[in-house]
Amino acid sequence: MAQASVETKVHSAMARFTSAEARAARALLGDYPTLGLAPVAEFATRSRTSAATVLRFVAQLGYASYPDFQRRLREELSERIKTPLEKTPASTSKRCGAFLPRFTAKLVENLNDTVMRVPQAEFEAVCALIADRRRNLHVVGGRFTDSVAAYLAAHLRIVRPGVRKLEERPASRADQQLDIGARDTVVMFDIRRYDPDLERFAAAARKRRATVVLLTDIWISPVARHARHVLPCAIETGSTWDSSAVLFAMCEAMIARATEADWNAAKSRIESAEGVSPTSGDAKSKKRLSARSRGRS
Amino acid sequence: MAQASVETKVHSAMARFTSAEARAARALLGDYPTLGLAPVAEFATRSRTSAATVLRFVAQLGYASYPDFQRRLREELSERIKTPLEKTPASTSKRCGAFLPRFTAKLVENLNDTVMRVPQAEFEAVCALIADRRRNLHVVGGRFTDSVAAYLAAHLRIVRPGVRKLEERPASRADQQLDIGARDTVVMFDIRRYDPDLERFAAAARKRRATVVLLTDIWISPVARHARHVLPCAIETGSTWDSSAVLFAMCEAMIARATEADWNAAKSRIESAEGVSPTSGDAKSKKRLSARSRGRS
DNA sequence: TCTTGGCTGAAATTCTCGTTTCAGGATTGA
DNA sequence: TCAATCCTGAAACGAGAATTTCAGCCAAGA
Repeated sequence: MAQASVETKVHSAMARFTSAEARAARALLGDYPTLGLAPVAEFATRSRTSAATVLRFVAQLGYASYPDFQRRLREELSERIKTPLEKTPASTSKRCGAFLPRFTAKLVENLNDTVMRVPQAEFEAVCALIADRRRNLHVVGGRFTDSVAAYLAAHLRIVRPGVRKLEERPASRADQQLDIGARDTVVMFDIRRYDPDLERFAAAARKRRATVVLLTDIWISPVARHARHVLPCAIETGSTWDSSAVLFAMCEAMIARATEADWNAAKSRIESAEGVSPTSGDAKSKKRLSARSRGRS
Repeated sequence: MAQASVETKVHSAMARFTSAEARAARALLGDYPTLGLAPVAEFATRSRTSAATVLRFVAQLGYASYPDFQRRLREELSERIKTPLEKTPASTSKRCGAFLPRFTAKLVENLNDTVMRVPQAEFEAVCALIADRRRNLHVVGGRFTDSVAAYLAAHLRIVRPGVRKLEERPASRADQQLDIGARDTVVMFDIRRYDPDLERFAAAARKRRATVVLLTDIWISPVARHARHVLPCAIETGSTWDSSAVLFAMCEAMIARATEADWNAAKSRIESAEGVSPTSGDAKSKKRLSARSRGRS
């Protein structure tokens, strides 16, 4: 590698840093590359360390001096600014690039496809349903979408009461469907290959007068027959696997929308949940695993 | 006027400049703002003037001193970097559009950010590790990333043997870490606010000579201290919640890559798994895991 | 041509900034 | 628990930065 970017170096050296150095590293990444272009004293203040620590941090990265480090930052900056338009990795590397950019480009395409496909009114209607606290909410996933369902349920549970994630195994779903009542909402996930069991489940839910929302692929799962709202997502990747990333993204959008829709109510719930959760953005490491080898020549 | 940008000031003062000053101005505009962040001497050389001229140029712009001028440049840079504005079909409606397109545009931005940040070699190294069947694989998620971890584990389990997803509760994780052996791989997820428990877990894993891979946000979880490989992901959405979508996408990319890397081996597994329920692979892998962990230290 | 006024950059000066040192404090291993 | 080791930041130090000075230079007008 001719020129590893400073940022890359920081990432790969992260493990070697002591806790004060890591604080400097994080501060730099948080305001990159600007903070590194400031004088040492300012860097130190803003990362709540000392000048000496910043110098050690820079040395650890392999630069001969602070000015040397800054020169590198400026060089990078020039390069980056020079090509502001062609920088989209999606466009540059679609045909022949590395795996990750290529794959990502496909996902972006899927996202755009999906956004075009889903009518705004439909999306808003679904969000409103999901945010409605008077309705209990049941979330059901298929074989490959179970974790996505879990993610949706986990977040909505923080925002509002009455959220339940149904178990994955079809056998236990049969029992659980007894809990579904009229005026409840059921969010289902089903992408190919479609699960016949889910269709039965959806039929039963509708019979109980629940409102069914379906997230599926663009070929539309048979569950749609029983659903009030359908959100079709693009899932193709060109590889062995279909992608659930768009379903996941859709869920995040729904969560965000539902939270924002009823902010005051959600806020207090979120805050009380925060209190329980572990806090420590800046946990100091209690361990020194090994002596660092410093001082090369 | 609140704060005229430096560039604007240069333009409007252009008439007042003497010829040497104008040379300095043109040089700055030609490599903006980088050249201004360099020391006076370098600015002078690269604009073929003298240090004194550069100082006069800066004074002419109305700045009290050269450092003062630089501070302004840095402030601008911070602001500007914050909105890199990649142009994507979805992002046309970023400002005022409907919720879903706006949200999606943000995710696309995050994806692009992340792809730029992650070195190709790092990604490939991680995929190779994950695909390596000689190593058992343990997957651990944090509070908000548990479902993402589950998704990764569920798919990898189809591709290869020896995959285990650890439970969410820290208490049970403590027991489970006993199964981690030397030459195992541990994939961890930790985004802010970071879970101090996960750092302890990572430290323990490393002590057992396992190789730790971390998926985190761009501010880098303290877990990184113990990790061999770190994949930093952009997670900001501008809303209440951080987004795990990029983590999810990264997982899909890893899954796709790992599958493709060892296609023949994966193929037969996938085919035989098609008919079988997803839970049945689990018993087998548990056996492998405990057998393995007794052997080495 | 000579003079004047002002621009320019080399060199001197000043002082800020980067660097090093060291002692106190924290952590680890015995 | 105690010693050994390592991390950390305050302060001293020295290098190199910004700034100022000034003599030379050029252009324009007499």
